[in-house]
Amino acid sequence: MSGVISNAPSAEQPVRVLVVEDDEGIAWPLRRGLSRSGYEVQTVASGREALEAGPADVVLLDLGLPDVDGLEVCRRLRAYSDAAVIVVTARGEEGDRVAALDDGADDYLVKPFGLAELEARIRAVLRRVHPGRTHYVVGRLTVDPRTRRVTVRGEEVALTPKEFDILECLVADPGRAISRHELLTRVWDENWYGPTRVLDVHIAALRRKLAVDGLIETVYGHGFRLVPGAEAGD
Amino acid sequence: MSGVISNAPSAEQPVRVLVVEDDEGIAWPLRRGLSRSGYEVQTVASGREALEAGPADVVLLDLGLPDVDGLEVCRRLRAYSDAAVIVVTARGEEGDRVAALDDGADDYLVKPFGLAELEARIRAVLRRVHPGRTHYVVGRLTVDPRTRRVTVRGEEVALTPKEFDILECLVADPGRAISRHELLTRVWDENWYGPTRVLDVHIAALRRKLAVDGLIETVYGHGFRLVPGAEAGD
DNA sequence: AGGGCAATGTTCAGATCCGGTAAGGACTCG
DNA sequence: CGAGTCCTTACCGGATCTGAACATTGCCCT
Repeated sequence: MSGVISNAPSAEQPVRVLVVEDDEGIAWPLRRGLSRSGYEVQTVASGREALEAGPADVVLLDLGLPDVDGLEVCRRLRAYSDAAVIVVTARGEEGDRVAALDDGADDYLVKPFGLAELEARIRAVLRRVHPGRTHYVVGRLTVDPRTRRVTVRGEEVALTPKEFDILECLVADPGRAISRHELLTRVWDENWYGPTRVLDVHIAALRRKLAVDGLIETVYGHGFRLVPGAEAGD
Repeated sequence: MSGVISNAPSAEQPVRVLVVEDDEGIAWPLRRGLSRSGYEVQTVASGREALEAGPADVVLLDLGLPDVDGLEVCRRLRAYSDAAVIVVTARGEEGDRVAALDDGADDYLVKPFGLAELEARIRAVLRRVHPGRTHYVVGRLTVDPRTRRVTVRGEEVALTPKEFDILECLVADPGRAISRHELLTRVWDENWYGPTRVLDVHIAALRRKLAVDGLIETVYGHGFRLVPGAEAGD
């Protein structure tokens, strides 16, 4: 559960999937399967609704819609959204595939298909759409060096620069005992010497702000360690 | 639709395709067809050669290779290259597809397939790998580096050169906390040194002109960040 | 088990750093 | 010459850091 997570749906940043499908017999199992895998699923049954729906990361688009032409939906989505579009349809002629892919679809899947493959294709396109969505996840703590944001139990916690840098050192290698010296040289100056009480002050601030019991452990005589399996008691 | 973005190969920047295929009967027509469409094609017949080949934009990878396992090739390519990988194989079981896609493949095409579809899929993955994006859209803010125009809520906002450059840095990677140093070196001189109040002056001007509450956030002690989900209160 | 000692936790106030803002002057370009 | 742009300086309020003093904890030795 620890380490870098890339593009897997998580509680903090769920991947939003918009299913555009008018056949209940297909939409329902899709919704059910994707939800179980942690995706946040919204289902609509027409092209008009699809274009009015909220923002999504992935759009599963059936081409045989009652109102608007499927390819038209695809083009319009592209005009204002970066969402990945996976066309999911029964029509599998090569001409149809080429037309859809050239109208902005990222992938084209012919029914019937397996849920496992669909999810694998979703992961594949998300790798390209959100290339840098890599942050650290340790239990209910997330640390994103890109945005320099930290959340605990889904809520953002405001950290000062030093606090963030220290936490980043710890979370980059969960469980490893990191020495005081390493922390001081990495967060402060390359060559640090002298009193080190300042580190304890910041560690205390971190513990108070994160408020996760036992998350940051003291390794007596050495340094500190981030505990992957710490509870988040609130 | 904001201009159909064309990733068609051009004479100036030909798209380099690496075909990894040991069956001459397939490799040869592929090479011929892709070359005719303007791609720069290199063909190799083994996994080892594939890993030693020059840089490519797209790799067409047959999984049934004589030496190394195809998926191993895929993983290793991913380790050092951003090239799009399209697996092209005769084995079409769902398990194979999922495995390949999760090992870094961008697409999976089962033989036999048409050249038109292959090229459409190449264009589709290239759209994501080399986003030929002409302008940035973040919420109700648009930034067009080509024309150097900026609009907020549909209305154009006049920015000075420096203001535009700063905004371009921010909008190019929405949400990322960009350090003062990076902004100063990218907008001003490559090696900037000294007081930095000038940056704050321009940031203030940007905030005033864009007039979107919370769009440009200060990351205390670090730099600034453009918030993708900022409201546009008008 | 208990005492000694060093390491760590806590608290807090002063020092320092940082960012927002305003004003003035230099510079460019038409 | 005038408008617009850019840079510098200065000041202020607030956030943050830091060192010190004191309290507590954990280790080790007798």
